[in-house]
Amino acid sequence: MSNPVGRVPETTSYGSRIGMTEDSLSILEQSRGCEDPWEMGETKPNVEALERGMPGVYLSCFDMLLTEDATWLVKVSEASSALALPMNRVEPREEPEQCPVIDSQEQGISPGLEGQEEERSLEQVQSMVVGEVLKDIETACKLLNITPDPIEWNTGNVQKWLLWTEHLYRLPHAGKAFQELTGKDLCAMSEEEFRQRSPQCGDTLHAHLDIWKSAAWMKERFSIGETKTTGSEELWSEADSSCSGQPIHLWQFLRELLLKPHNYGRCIRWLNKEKGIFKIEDSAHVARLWGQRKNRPAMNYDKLSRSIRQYYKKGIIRKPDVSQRLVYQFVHPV
DNA sequence: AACAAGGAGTTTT
DNA sequence: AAAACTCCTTGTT
Repeated sequence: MSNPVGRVPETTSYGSRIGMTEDSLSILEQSRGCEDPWEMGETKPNVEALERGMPGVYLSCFDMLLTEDATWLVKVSEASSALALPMNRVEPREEPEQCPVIDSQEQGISPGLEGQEEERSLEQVQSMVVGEVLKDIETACKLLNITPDPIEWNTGNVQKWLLWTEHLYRLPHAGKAFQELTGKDLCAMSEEEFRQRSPQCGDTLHAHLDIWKSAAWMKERFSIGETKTTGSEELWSEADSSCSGQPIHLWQFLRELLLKPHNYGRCIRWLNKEKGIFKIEDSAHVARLWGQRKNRPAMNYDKLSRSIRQYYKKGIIRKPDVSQRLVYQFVHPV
């Protein structure tokens, strides 16, 4: 009944959207319904567990981090649970929260709101896991002198990556089976094709390539999406209304969510950021978040949307020219 | 059933 | 007093 994540959208509409490959679409069906094994009491991810390759842990979490399209990972979670894969080998871990993405609404926590707390620690876990993965990839790229995006690899890069991955996870050598393949070729290959070339570890390699692919995808999406020239710091400070004394307004809150697609991309996202058009993907979830923020347990989308409608005549939010369900538009986009 | 648009009274800050 | 909250009616997708 009670699921630890607090939100497992049953919607099947994910995926028929933006840049999904056919492959990832085909995997989509299996993507939902993986349990979330984190214990929410903890604020830190259990790195040891990750390193020992606790089945399913790492990737089902990773899956939640991605906004919508990157469903390759789910497939991966099966593959990787089969053979315990260690993560984070590359360097000692001593960095608790360097990730700017984490969360910024720590100001107005009224005690007694476990749900809120829960939601936040989940975000932190998510952000940290993603941060770790991205960092590991970055490190590997530096060492190997290759780009993070597999699609750009030439045959030499592919061989380097193979060697690296084999070494990292103590796999038998399979480089030969993948000779003369470019990164592009590699990315186009199914898990089955991987297995054909390397029966022993094709699935593992395919799984790891998927991680790289999703990392590259996220990187690209988040960097063009919101970081124009800014690094990433004042992005939050400006957008974060938790530090500005007065009670937060609904439109501000919505903006906050929209600025953190890695945390909330599943329940609210931009359709057109320039025009300020956004879509609420999971109305119940957004309403719950709003209720938590305002300490209104009885909040629902019916009431939330009524408040949004009050913005119509105030000229803060309106319906877009072509009215669509659950789609609104900021009158003054930033 | 879920969303949309508003009216109208109440509550919170 | 402003801004939401709440409840409700009517109409649409």
